[in-house]
Amino acid sequence: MSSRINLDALSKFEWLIMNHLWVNNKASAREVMESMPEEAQRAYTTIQTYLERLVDKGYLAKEKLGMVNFYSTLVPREEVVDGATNSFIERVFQGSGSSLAAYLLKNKSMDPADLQKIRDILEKGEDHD
Amino acid sequence: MSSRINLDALSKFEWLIMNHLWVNNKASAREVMESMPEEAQRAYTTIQTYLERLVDKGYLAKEKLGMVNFYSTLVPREEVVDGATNSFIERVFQGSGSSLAAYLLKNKSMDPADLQKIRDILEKGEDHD
DNA sequence: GCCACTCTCCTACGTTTGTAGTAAGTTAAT
DNA sequence: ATTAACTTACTACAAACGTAGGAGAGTGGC
Repeated sequence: MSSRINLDALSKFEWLIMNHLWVNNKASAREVMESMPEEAQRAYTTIQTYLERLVDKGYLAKEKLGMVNFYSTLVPREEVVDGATNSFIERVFQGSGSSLAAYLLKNKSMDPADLQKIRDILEKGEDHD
Repeated sequence: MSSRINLDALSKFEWLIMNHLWVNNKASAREVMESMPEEAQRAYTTIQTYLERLVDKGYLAKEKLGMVNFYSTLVPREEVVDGATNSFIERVFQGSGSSLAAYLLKNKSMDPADLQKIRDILEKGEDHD
């Protein structure tokens, strides 16, 4: 547990940005902007604003190289995913992770490979990549 | 698909309220208020505000009996859970429901009964309670 | 030297969310 | 009738979120 600032919830757009940064660590606003999918195209300064807010929230570090700011993640993705998942389970599935798991298996169709992966996890109790 | 208004996302508190209404359909503001868990105690008028907003958003119907308003759900829980889950999977697990399922099985400990239920779903492909 | 770019920093503004106060009407009890 | 308790309808206000414009500084040509 790393008791950062708050690690509350990220908004949809913030997730888009963070997801990019977790993969391509250290990116400029322009790079982030260009990585955004079609439906998420926004003004350059809008991206800047999101980035700044993520810095304020403690999710990103900002480093100026020359005249340009580069951003990189400060919080590991796993940690944020975990927090978000717990919070989601709490509100939507009354705190029962197994309900969510059951729900997914029943309602979200998965291809055989995925199903096999899941069976493996169940059998080996804990491991695989 | 019932193309209601928007069925976007509910906030944490809105979920608490809706969860109560989905179980105890038709409840007054006071009843909803009293059903809130310790940490979610709020002023009576705060509950009223949430309820009104949920009516505006199309999630609840309001019916006045005598002097008191009673609220009841307009959207089935499954539908909202589904929307919220899809949206969550989209942002956090890049659209892969199976990733989320795998994540849950690996990281959220479940008791044997839950695990068995999940195995059953996997085996029978679709059924159980 | 000046122009066109491109950045950063700062400001702004509408909407949604969280939270609640207040005025005015209803009712039960005295 | 008066009042205490409760309700609704309306208003409010701060923080967060979504979105972006403008001013001013650095730089690469020409």
